[in-house]
Amino acid sequence: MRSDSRLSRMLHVLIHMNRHDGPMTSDAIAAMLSTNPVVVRRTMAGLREAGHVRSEKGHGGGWTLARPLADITLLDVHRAVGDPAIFAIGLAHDNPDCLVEQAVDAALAGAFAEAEAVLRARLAAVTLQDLAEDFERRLADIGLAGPACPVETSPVEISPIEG
Amino acid sequence: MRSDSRLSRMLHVLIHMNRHDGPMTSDAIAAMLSTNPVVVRRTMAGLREAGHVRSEKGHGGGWTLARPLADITLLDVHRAVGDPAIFAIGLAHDNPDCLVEQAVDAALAGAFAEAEAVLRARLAAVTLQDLAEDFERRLADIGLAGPACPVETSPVEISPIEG
DNA sequence: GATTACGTATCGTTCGAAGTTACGTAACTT
DNA sequence: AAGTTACGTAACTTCGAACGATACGTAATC
Repeated sequence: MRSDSRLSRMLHVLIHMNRHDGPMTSDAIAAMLSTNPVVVRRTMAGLREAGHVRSEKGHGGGWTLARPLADITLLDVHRAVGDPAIFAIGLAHDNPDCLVEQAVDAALAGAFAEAEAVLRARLAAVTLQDLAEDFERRLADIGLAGPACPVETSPVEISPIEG
Repeated sequence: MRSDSRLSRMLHVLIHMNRHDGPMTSDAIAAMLSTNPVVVRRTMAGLREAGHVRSEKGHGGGWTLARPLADITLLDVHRAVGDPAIFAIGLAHDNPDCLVEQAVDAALAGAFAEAEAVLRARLAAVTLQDLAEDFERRLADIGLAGPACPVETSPVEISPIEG
C-alpha cells in the first residue's frame, strides 16, 4: 500500500499558514505539497470540519488558521484527516471459530493496542506550536541563507508580467 | 490498501502444525486460512528460509516445524515474512528542502519509532509457546465441546471411501 | 458580469497484498 | 519406469485505499 501522508502534509501546511499573512489558496498549498488543489481541498475539508481552519471563497479567499498553533496537537490533526488506520498489519479472520486464531488475534490485538496508545499519547503531547519552534531553530541553525520553504515564495515569482 | 495479515496467518498455522502429527500439506493449510495453497507456499517460504519450518516434497511431504514453539517469538515470525512495514501512515517528501517539512517529519519519525519499538519489544517478548498455552486455556474453558479448529479435522472426513 | 477560489462528483493511477492459473521439479508409490 | 503427490515459482488478475486529474457548480469579490 502506498502510505498515507495526509497527517504529515497537513502539519506542514498548517505551520506554513501560521507564517503567512492572509489566506492561502489551495493552489499555493498544492504547489508546496507538489500536488493538486483538489487533493488539498479534499484533505483540508476535515480540518475545517474540526474547526482548525476556515475557508473563504472568492477574491482574496483561501485558507486561514482558526486557532493558535499551540491549541492544535498532532493527534488533533490525525483525527481531523479522518482518524485513519495506523497499522499496515492487521488480524486475520479466516476462521473466526478457530480458537487458535482467536488466541493469536488476541495477542496481536493487545500488542497493536499498546503501540497505538503510545503513538497517540505522543501525538497528543506535541502541539503545532512545538513543531513551529523546532522549525525556527532549524532556520536559525542554517543562518539566514535560504527561505523557509523553497516553494513558499514561488507564487510571487510567477506574478503577471510587469510594465 | 488491504491490511497485511501474513503475521497473523503464520502464527495461526505454526500453532496448528505443532498440534499436528506429521507434515501438513499446503492444501490443508490453505483450507485453514480460507485461501490458496500458492499463497501458503509463498508466505511460508520466508519461514523456511528463517529456519522455523521445513518443507518436503512428494508423498507424505508437506510442512513441519523445525524448532520448538518456545524458541520462536512473534517478532521472529514478523521478520520471517519479510519484516513488512508496520505503519499505514508515512512521512511526506513533497519538498525535501523545506525546513518545515523537515521539522514535521522529524517529529513524526520520532513518534513512529517509539511506537514501533514498543510493538517490536512486545512481539519479541511473546513466544508461540505462550500463544499455544493461551489456546489450551481457551480450549479448556469451552470444555471438550468442539474441535480445536473447525477445519483442523476436515481432511480426515474426506478420506478415501472405506471398505 | 467577469474573475477568483472553494466544493464536490467522477474517473483514472498507483502500489502492495492476496488470489489464481500454469508449469516445473523432487520424492514417493506401485 | 510410470504415475501420483506435493512443493517451487513465474505470470497475471483482483482488491482496496490514497492520490491524481478533469469537469462543473457555487459563493464572493472586483
